Amino acid sequence: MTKDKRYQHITKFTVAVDCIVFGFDGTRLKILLVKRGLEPEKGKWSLMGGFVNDNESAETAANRILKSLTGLEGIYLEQYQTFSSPDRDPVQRTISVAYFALIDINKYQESINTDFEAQWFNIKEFPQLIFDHGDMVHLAQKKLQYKAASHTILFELLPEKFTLPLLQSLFEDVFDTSFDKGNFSRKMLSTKLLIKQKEKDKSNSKKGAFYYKLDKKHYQENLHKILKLIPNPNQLL
Amino acid sequence: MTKDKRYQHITKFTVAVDCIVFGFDGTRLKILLVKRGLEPEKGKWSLMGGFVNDNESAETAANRILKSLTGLEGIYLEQYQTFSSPDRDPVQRTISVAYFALIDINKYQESINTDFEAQWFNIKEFPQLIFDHGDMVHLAQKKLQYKAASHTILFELLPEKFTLPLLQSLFEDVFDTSFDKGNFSRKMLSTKLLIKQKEKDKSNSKKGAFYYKLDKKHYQENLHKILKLIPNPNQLL
DNA sequence: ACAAAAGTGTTGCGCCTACACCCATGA
DNA sequence: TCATGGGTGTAGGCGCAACACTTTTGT
Repeated sequence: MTKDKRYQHITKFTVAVDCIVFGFDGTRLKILLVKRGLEPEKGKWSLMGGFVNDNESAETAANRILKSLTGLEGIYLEQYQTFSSPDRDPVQRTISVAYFALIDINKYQESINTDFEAQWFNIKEFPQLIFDHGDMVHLAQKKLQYKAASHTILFELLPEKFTLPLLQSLFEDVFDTSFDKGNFSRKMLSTKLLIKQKEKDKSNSKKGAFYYKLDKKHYQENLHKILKLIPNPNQLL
Repeated sequence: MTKDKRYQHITKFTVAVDCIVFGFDGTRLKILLVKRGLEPEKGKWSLMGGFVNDNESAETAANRILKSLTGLEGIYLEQYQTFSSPDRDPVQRTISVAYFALIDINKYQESINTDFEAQWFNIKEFPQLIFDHGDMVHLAQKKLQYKAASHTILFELLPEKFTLPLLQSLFEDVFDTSFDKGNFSRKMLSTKLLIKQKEKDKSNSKKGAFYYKLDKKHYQENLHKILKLIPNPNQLL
């Protein structure tokens, strides 16, 4: 029963990649869904996905697929689970490697590919999806919370310049809670990851809130570190 | 470029499952490796693995494979990454879904299947492995640390009755550090997960250390919760 | 009696939360 | 000048790490 004996008569499977693309519109955490163009399940919403080609890894396939949809390269991408239930795709047995992606929704707007009839949905109110894509989204949301509770990945969702109140509203929506603004501000600034800009955003208040940029260098160096960004990370996962 | 158009001419792949089986012998964290019986790479060490069959999920396959090796069912199993580099298996393009498993090394001793020439190795000193199995082990170790820093999964490695000093030495080996025994004891007991037994283990000291059992009910209820078990979880992952 | 490991007590520091307060500015 | 959101200051408490101390018992 070692591998070699069985190389001859083993089943082969089609292998797909599905991407949960997260974005943030300034108020709500969103996911990007596409409309299926063909049967079966024509007209229904699904995740952006595709098949893994002959000479590429799942990671490469995911990047290729995301580029074809958004025009963007170098997107933050994290493999989080492989779905392999025998009956998950009724047309053909398919194994799917699921990724979640974090993109700046504004960059996406510029380079959108209209072929896919893509649309943003609030993570809390997305429509019914084909196959097991609904499960994939729910798990992706949990994994995002889990990782973001201790790593600084949520910056990937923000534009180059952003204010602390905007950052806070992002965290509040991702974790479905609210934070004390003073404590939130101090905690974020203590990471030394933010560089204060001269300009303010006055669209939300008379006083205006300072813009910040990410300290890219410091950010890259600290990606692997774990910070206590969330007060009570219990009950995540 | 939607899925359906391409259902016809997509490549299929063999899909494997590979298991990193962790055990704890009372002193060191170990992994279980098997000796390859056939070419290529005959005689080299590898992870326990096998192919996913027609009508089973990767999870089912992993459980089946682990049972064939250890005789055990209901083993703690966690999918942590899928490896899909095109050239990872030189014989045939194969995608592998990797799992790590946690077992009580004593239970294993009772029911070992000798067909596989399996052997335990210290996690820090395992031999060269075939394909990308070395990478798989390193990543599994990181994921184990990451998860165990906040979840109570390491109990899966212990026998039914265990002492606090034994538990501590397990944590110390997993995280490659040392803990203050007083603080460690308090932290563990504060979880309310341990039930003190009447007997002591006197093999390591004159005074003897009390045995504890897991409060299974409380344990199951709290599996999803996150505790701060490790003082400085920085630099994990 | 003493050595050696198990287990308990205690203290002080640091962080974090809660909440009060000040600031800037458009209307 | 007042309303509104941005931002700062601070006090209390809790948790945790460090380390001293007590307990137990085989030799």
